[in-house]
Amino acid sequence: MANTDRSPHTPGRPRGREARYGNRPTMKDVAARAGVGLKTVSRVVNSEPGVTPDTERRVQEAIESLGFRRNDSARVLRKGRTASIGLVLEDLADPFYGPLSRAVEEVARAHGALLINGSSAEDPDREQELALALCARRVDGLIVIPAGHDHRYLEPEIKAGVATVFVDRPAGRIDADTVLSDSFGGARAGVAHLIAHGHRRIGFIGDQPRIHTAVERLRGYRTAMRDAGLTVSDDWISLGSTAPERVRSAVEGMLSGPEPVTALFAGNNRVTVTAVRALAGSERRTALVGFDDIELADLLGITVIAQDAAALGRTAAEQLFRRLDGANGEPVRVALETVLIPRGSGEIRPPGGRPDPVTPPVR
Amino acid sequence: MANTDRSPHTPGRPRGREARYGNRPTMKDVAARAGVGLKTVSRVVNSEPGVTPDTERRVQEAIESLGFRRNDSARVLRKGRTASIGLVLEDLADPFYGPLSRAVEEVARAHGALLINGSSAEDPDREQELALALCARRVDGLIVIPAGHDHRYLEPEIKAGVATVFVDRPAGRIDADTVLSDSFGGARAGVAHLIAHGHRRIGFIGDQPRIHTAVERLRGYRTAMRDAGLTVSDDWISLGSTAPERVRSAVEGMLSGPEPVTALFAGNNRVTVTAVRALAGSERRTALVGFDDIELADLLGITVIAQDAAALGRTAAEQLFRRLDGANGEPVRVALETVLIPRGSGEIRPPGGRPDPVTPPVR
DNA sequence: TAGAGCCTGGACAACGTTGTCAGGTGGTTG
DNA sequence: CAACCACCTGACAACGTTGTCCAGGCTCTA
Repeated sequence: MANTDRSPHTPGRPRGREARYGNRPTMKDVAARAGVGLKTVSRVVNSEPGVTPDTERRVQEAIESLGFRRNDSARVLRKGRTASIGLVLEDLADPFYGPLSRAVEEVARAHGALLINGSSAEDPDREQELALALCARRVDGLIVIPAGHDHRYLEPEIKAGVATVFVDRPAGRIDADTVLSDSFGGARAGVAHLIAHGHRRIGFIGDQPRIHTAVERLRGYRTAMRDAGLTVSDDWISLGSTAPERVRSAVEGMLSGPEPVTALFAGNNRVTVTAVRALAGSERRTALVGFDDIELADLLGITVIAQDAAALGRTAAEQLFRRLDGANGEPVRVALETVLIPRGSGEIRPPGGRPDPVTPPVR
Repeated sequence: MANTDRSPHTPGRPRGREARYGNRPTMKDVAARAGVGLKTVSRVVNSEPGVTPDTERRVQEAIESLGFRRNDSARVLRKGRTASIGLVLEDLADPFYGPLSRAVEEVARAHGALLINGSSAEDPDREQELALALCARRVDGLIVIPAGHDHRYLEPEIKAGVATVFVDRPAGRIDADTVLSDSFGGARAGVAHLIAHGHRRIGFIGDQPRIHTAVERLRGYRTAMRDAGLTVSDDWISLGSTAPERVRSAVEGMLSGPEPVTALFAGNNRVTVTAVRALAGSERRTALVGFDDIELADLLGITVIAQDAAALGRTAAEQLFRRLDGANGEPVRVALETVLIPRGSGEIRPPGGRPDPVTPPVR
């Protein structure tokens, strides 16, 4: 009868090794096999000094024959850093976010960190759920493309040391590092470009008004129109979902009616694509400038306001790691320039319009 | 003189709380604050039964006032499952992989798991480094789009219980679940389509020959040509990098020379894009069919062999979770159908070619 | 040859959580 | 009134790793 003097609260029989990680060897197993102490294995695995070449060889052999791989979960628990960062974006399938995510990944890789992405699908609840799940995993930092407008839920996390950077849209109700494109300036320049080519009735089709960039771009549109002394009709403005049906009917609405527009400004890449399709079916040649560059837009001759998605991601990630490396100061706000790329569609003149005397301003 | 009876190996003074996770409260802190035991907090956090409403309320209050969030690293260590899966792909910025990744994410989400992606940049070493890093994080499963041809390095991991599925390209030297598109069949159908429209001299421009899909598509091309009784000249085939310069010069080479091709088959989306650009500058109308659909290809009238990237990702992820749910049996191999979408560029007839008597086969 | 110093290796606790078991309380039943 | 039961709560160990400290063997010097 062994084990008479068990401690008062003996746990049940320990679960067999087979229940965990499908029976993975641990450092203890490696140590036993190599005939050394546990800590020596740890030293070898982490390339720490103080191990004789001979011992190291024995340990390496044991590692290989057992197929050991360090359990980073345990390591994280002990060290307090996970070497991973989280990225919450809208939709990884959107060609705008792919390059952004990739740029973040490259910076993370340079800092030895892995990237966990999640798509919010433009749903604030899902954004919060994702961001908090990443915090529970103890990511070292968080890059968020906001879907919602209230990020106070992140305050405890930030206070607890999770570096946080917002990209593409500003944070709501908290003060934090932010990297944006100049939506306002870009849209203003694009609309001014159309005006310079003789257009007076210009339509604006944008994303939902709860999205910051949509509002900013609309503001750019209004400013350009006002600067040119043009009055804007409500019929020329349409904000809402970027679903193809919605955009298509908006385009058709603006082109019919008593006072049809002669040019369109598309608020983002989704809108541009659908607008181009809608216009392709029309016999009238309508001018178009779109926000965001699109692949093959060069061949289709679509004039765009290009923003650099990769630069957004890279800049945000660099700021994040600056914080992780100890930079603490006031929140930083960066706005990246946009570039107008004339390719033809934005240089179409209105019906009956005469050639313009001045060269259009191209930024 | 306190602490006379310290244990023999007294560790140094414990690091202050501030050094870890930036001073985060733990369940112990919550328990102290709520005046309950540690385990009771755990029960509340995990919604386990057996807690009085009153106790639960006290604990909840303590959680909120402290801003507590469960440390999933510790949880993982204890439970042995991370509820996360890894995806190793080539380049998240490629419009083919964005939707694939997103589809995987959606399936993971439905199973309560997070997704960690990494880009291999088509480098076998980097693929291995990434995959093993993910294994060290103890992801429950791994989806790999192989860059290399030898995946024996994953054997210990798979044996240890990491469910693994290969997508888009088969695994090398190991037997594992695989989800592919029918590259061979798709390419054969595309080339047959060109032949049916009267072409006899057809060029093939593909990716590097070490990539499985590139080879399969070339095989499809050769088979279609042979089936039609056509001899293929070496000058009509070009495999290599998808860098624009390389592809452009391949196109130019095939169109000049004594025996210029009258049609091109482009081996993937990157090649198609560059080929379209190159052909746009030529006055000759050259027929083109591309593998992979591209955004706006409809407007440009590009005939393609479309594969469904999202379906690839979804199918692979579903198979992965089937394994994680206990399915064990022989490795499964799935090949997804491709679809030929005629849009004009593939229906251009060769110079001097007469209308074809038979309807072209469209799959 | 003895003493000092260096190098290597190992024992132990701790990271924050969860599974197991035992103790306590209050109510019901025989 | 005693015995029992159901329910709630908490003590403890364990998950696999790393940081700290000590022990022992070795080399080098005086």
